[in-house]
Amino acid sequence: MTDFIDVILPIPIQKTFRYSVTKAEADFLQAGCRVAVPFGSAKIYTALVLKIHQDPPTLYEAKEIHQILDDAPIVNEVQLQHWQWISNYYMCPLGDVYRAALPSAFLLESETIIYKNATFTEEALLNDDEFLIFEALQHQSQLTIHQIADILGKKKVLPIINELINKSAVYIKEEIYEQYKPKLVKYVRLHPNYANENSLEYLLEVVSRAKKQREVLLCFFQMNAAKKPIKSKELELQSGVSSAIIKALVDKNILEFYHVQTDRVSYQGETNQLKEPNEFQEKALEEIRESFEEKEITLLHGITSSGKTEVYTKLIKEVLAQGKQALFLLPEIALTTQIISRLQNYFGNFITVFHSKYSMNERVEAWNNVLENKPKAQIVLGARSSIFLPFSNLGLIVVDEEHETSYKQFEPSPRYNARDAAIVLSKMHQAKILLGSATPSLESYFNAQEGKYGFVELNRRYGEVQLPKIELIDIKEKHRKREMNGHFSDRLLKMISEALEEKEQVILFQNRRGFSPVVECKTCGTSPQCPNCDVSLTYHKYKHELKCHYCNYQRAMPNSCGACGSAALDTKGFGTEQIELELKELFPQYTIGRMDLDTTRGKYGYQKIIGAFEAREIDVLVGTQMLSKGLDFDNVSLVGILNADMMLNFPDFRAHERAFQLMVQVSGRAGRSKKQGSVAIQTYNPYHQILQQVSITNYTEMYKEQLQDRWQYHYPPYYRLIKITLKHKDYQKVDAGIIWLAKALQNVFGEHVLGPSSPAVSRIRNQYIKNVMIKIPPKQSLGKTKGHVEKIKNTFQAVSDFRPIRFIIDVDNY
DNA sequence: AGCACGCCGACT
DNA sequence: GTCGGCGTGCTC
Repeated sequence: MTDFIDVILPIPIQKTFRYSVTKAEADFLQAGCRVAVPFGSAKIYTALVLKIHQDPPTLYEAKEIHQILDDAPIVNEVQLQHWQWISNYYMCPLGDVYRAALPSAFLLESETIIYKNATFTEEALLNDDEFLIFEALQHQSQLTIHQIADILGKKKVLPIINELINKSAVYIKEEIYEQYKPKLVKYVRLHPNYANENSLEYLLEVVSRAKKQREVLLCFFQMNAAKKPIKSKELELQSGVSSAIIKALVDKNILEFYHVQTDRVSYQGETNQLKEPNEFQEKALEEIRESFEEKEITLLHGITSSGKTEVYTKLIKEVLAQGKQALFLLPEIALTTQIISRLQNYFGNFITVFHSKYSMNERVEAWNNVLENKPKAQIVLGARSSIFLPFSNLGLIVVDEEHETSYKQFEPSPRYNARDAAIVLSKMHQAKILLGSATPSLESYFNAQEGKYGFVELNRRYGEVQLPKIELIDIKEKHRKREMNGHFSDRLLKMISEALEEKEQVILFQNRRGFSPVVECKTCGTSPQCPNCDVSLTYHKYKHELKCHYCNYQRAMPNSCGACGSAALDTKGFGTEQIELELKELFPQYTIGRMDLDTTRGKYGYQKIIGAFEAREIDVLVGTQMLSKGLDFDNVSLVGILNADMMLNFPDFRAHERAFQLMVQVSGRAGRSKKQGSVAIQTYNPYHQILQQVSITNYTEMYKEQLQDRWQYHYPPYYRLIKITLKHKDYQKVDAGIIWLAKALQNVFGEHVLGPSSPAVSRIRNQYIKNVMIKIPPKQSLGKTKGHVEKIKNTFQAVSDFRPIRFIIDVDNY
């Protein structure tokens, strides 16, 4: 009698698959275990067991599984439920969630390996290509499909391999590799023969003629006195000999090696006492505790520099004391050494860090530590993907910088928002969740106002530092009066000089990288465009290159116009690079640094620049929005925003909210220690509402006004949004598709369909892009709406002309 | 998603 | 003539 299992596969198919297992396998397996299964003609995938049962499939013959990969579940029931929620809510296949959730090392895929058949001799039977492969196999015992394609310089190699198999010249095997390699540390100890302590003299006698070996032994006994395990590396260092000498002693059976599996990441530093909260933090804590009595979700609105981290740490400590786990979510860019080391300082080895710059092996270790509920996994500090870790016993989730858009994943599917998914996760664990921000998102603030979330405010800066003084500078006026020097007004320059003279540091913000976003011919007015995307190329001066910021296309800056040959090329607009250059000319005696995507490449990119700025090796730091995320510099007294208008004129219903958040966050970098800092905002339009609100950091005012707009124009938090994007390399196809789609949607949702529309950049990497948006009124059922959308999608894809169009659904696309 | 199968244009 | 392009259908 055979049993059956239903599994998820890491492929975007909205289906589970059923395989047959033996009775013994069924008894052994549990939901959440991985099994390797054959899929399609040859592939082997890593599937995840959902259910074990006795129902044979009726319409097909279930295949047998290939192999069991785990002897205990690596995914728990709560996670499976949570994945299911993500899949339903964000309208994506469960397989996508599965793929996103597990560290890639857990998702083994098979690779076809070709071997030579040793008994084959009739080489005459082979044609040229076949012989080439056979030849290659004489030198190399095995080949992959890729290698064969390389050898032959062809793309279609499978028919050739099949023919070789037919002629019994080769055979193939599907190999799966365990990708995770535990890190083993080599230790040395005395060989058991000499375990008795008095053997020192005897041993020294044995090696009396080998001077180096003697030294090593002496050193070893010295170290051994401490009764601690001795690392081979350590012994090497202490005795100052090469590893060969130690090896020699091992060969003589005097010492022996042994290995211990260790974690790649562990905290070595000291742990310190928690900073005592001040009275305001204490009060906020008390209010949060009270709020948690009746509400699972609480929003903490704490102005910049009010010491939210201390509040979080205190709460985390309490949860730990109850024997529960805590998850601390941060936006990716805020996960710098600054905050990590601060928390490690408090919690020492109770913290596991998890973010995208971690290697595959480091992630597997983090996963296993959480799965086994190890002491060091009691607190997880991580970016959005850490909501997928196998928590079994969550007591608290903290979402810091709750408003951050980087919590939303846009590409690839699942297009989830980690803040919202965390709220659902906390419910499933019956845990509490604290959302924190100095500039909460409108949705969260709204939920708090409506009483759906608890609400606590912290509006005193730590150590009574005053909020920075914010000054709006009208550059239209300054231009008229000829008081501009490049992109700097005389006022801003004066402020910079003053700060620098006081030996204070300055941050300048310009939300655009490169030198200038447009190069224009003065004669004919054309500007170089990206060949793959619908954007003009950005000029990067330091490399003398034109670059596309969407597809990374780059080419040398031409000397003359490509259209008319005129040599009069002009640059329009400006980015961080240009500001950096202008500054270097204006302030030659100071060091200018730049922080943007171009200067922070690589694993330690940020660290280097932030470190240099902290060490005050850089006087002025120019950067993009990266600067606004959770960085604390105590010597910055001035923050300058070079052009606020760009952010305000963005065509998005959240542009104003975003601009407010960004500017307030950037401003918050100023004056974090004793002295009051200042902020200068250059703009063509100083009377803009948002700028007025920023200038007095009036969140409530901004909130009220924006909420009004949202109500009037039917946007969140009142209405919900689902965005559908179509992509294809043929413009006609996308256009026809989107028109059909918009009609179909209008038939069901009427006026609540927005579009079709083209995005600001309507072609990226040679794919044309079109959008439609569905607005869901407050009382309309989300489930039913999604059902309709799903149905329309299926009908759409049944039209053969539309099938090749990529169909992307983004729920809550903001 | 990957892969086979089948149909079509364009090269040695 | 075959190679490689891509549309179609299917995967337990």
